[in-house]
Amino acid sequence: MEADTPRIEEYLESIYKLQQEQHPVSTSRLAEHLKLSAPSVSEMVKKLAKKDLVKHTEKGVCLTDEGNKIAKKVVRRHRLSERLLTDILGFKWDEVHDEACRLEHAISPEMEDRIAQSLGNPKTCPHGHPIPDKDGLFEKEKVRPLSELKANEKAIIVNVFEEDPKMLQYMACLGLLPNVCVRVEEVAPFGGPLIVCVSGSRYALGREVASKIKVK
Amino acid sequence: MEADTPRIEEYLESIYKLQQEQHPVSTSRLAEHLKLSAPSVSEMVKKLAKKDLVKHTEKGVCLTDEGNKIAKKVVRRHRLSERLLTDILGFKWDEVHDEACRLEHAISPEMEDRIAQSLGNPKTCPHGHPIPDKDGLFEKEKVRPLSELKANEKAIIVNVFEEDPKMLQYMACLGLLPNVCVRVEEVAPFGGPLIVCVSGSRYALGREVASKIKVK
DNA sequence: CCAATGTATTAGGTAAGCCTAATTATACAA
DNA sequence: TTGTATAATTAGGCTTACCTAATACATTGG
Repeated sequence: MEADTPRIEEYLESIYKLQQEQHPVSTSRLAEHLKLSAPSVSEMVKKLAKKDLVKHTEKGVCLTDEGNKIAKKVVRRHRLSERLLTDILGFKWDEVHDEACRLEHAISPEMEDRIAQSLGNPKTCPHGHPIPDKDGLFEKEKVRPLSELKANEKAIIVNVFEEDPKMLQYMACLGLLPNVCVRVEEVAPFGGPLIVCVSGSRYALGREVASKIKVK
Repeated sequence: MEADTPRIEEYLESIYKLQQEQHPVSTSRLAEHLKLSAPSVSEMVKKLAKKDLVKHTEKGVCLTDEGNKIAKKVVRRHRLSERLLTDILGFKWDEVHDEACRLEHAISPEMEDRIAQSLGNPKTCPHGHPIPDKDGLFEKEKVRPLSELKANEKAIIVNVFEEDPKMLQYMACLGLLPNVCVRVEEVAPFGGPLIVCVSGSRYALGREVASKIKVK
């Protein structure tokens, strides 16, 4: 079974991403992420369920195996597109998300293969998220949010759960990029900022931001 | 004014291409090229006319200045996509048309710029057709079909008016590519084949094929 | 346990783009 | 000029994917 339309791909991709936050995805959360009204999403979810791409329980929406397979295919194309944009066309990591959102629906399996090959089968997107292989397989790293580190703990940034260009620019500006080592100097109490040390410089980092940066 | 939808872009691009064959484009020709029914095209043409993107006369459809501008933008993105596919991703010239047809609607102006830049602002697509610059300008070569050459005439292939992969494969196989020199050895009468000499080899070439190869 | 709040769905509607079948307009040959 | 073929449009319908407003369903605090 195939995703009949780009919209279906888009929904499945969103559900896939949101599942990583919390398992059954609520209609409202999905609507928010897709920037659509709740009724529109409700309706589409029903269609997806009829196609056996999602299961719709009282708690929310889950991908079926079939839905998951398609979602991962889309995610693969999205992340390969991002790499194409950064590695070959010279985009910055904060500029690629929206572009990739369109490209992911325009790319044939052949082009997918060619991109992967031209880039040497990259394992992650520019934001550090894994690129599933053709069979949907990838290595899942055990990570925790930077915001959970204690003072004087050191860790390596794995990836960044953030799509907003402004935020990504800010992070890049501080050198908070995948594979970079961070050390937490101090953790202010009451949900206050973290003082972190990145490649020789010291920065105060809000909890909100820090929670989106996953480290190992 | 902008093309509101990918479909509108598609129509304008088709009209643009067909205009090069014969000036006012007929509904039926357009329908055939777009692989749609005549009534669908008829209806859409009315919409395009209302948006002042085409002029609809008794003779057929013509692009307005505005329509032409958008069409050339789409053509630019299409042809840059094709070059990206061949030059960077290693596709063959017969594999890129359909892929580019989808990419052309997914590419932002920024990506367009980046592709052009990464490729060194190429002047033509892999099939030899000019890539309009950002202002829609390009150099139009004076060409004639290979089929009009007389025996013993020599010429250089400029471009190829053909999208069918099978046909393009065939041409590539004979070495009939842009910038290649051909010599006509013999012209069979009554619309018969041409005997042409390409890089040392001699081939019999049907008129049909030869008429799609433009030379200077 | 009931009201207030928040979440989800139903009802009803719109716009874009496509279709087929029927009709009208054009054109050309007998 | 009239009949026939071809080209174009009108009429009427369909699907997808969205919307708002109204309703139903849950949940939780008082």
